[in-house]
Amino acid sequence: MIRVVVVDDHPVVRAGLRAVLDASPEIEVVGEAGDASSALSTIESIRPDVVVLDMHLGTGPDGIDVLHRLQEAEVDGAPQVLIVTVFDNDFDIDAALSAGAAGYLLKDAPEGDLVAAVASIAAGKHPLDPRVATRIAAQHRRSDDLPSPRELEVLAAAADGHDNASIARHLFISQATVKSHLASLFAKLSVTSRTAAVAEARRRGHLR
Amino acid sequence: MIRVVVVDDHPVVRAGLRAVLDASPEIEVVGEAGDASSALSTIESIRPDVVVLDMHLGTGPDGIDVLHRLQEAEVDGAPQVLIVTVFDNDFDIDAALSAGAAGYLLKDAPEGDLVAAVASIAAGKHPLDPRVATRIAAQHRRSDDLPSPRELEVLAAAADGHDNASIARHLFISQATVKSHLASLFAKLSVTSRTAAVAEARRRGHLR
DNA sequence: TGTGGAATCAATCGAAAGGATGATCCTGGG
DNA sequence: CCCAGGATCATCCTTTCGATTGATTCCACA
Repeated sequence: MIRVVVVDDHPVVRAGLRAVLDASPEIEVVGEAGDASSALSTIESIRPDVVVLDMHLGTGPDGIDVLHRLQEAEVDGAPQVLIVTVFDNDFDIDAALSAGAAGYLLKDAPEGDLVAAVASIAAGKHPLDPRVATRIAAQHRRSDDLPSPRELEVLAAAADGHDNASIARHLFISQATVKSHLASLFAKLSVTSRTAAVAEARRRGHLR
Repeated sequence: MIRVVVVDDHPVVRAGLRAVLDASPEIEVVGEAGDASSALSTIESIRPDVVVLDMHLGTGPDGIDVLHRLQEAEVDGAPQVLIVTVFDNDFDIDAALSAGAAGYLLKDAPEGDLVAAVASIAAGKHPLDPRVATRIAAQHRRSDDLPSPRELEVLAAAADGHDNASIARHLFISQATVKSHLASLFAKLSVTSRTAAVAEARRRGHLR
């Protein structure tokens, strides 16, 4: 019997996850939580085999924070974590996988995929949603065109409406450097303006 | 007994809605659909009292399209529609309510709210999520500051990365008019750049 | 019926952004 | 050990943007 805790801020989604998972004879939902702090305490007291974790938990600490805490605290019998989310952007995928998630599933996946993913995680495997796998493959294929972390910092500030001067102050660099990063970004994204860059980066999943 | 059809593109969310609603003695889920076309055929054949409808149905026609079709076709015994969505922006709320939705609930509402909303719709009332009601009230309170439809067209084009010249061509107006609309927007949104305007409009829910 | 707001356009001017080019420093991988 | 690429900065020049001011038309609402 695979003991599972589900974490999602939407009560209806929790009910759905519970219903789908409990319908499987080998899986038992033994707890649930709607926010980060109660998730951590629930996981600590129940010690499930698998945690089904939503990336976005409304206000406050996010699913990714729960994941980080679990990695820090529980060196011993840490549960495996399956991320289930509606977001398929680079940001969240990278964050989740580098934070040690065992699997990543998109929320519109069929019910069977969810059960299969939980089972295969319990079996020590690392299931990825096909679409996520595709995205990662695509990333590696054309990794030359990927914006650097610093470039994305500049772009994020630009996306918040700051001009070059304030971006420069914010990042403790000169305006010339800001322009340099933006020019590099424009080339990588095949655009000619900051606005288009923001739109394109959002489309490609580089920005939230 | 209130007969309900649930429409959502996420199988897990459908399961959750079904579980929550079926747990209520006065409600019976008699059908479900995962996309617009099957939703319409299901509703037509089953003739439920209430349709619980998600706004975003993945690719293809959206929840709002289903709503429009229902309003057009079924003049006689049209079911009441409760919109259940994660989006609380002006766009979707306005579209849903003006398309004749009987109620609007956000997906992170507690389970009890969902049951109560379905029941009150069946009783002929029009339940609105408190946060939605707040937003509408706020809209009416400071309706002076609301961007005009034309201004939002310009802003949407700007958000897509077009410069003033191409926006002008796109909307068949002069660059002067584009600038005029943008200046008016900046004043209404209390910003000083197009980028900040896009960010702020998105924050306020004027843009998707 | 007139008043205000939306939508349209024009001219001008300073500020910001973007393009081009080149330079330095550092780090990691071949 | 060398070299590519990231991060940093500078200068010069052109284009675009934003602010200002002011005008016209049209429609709705009081």
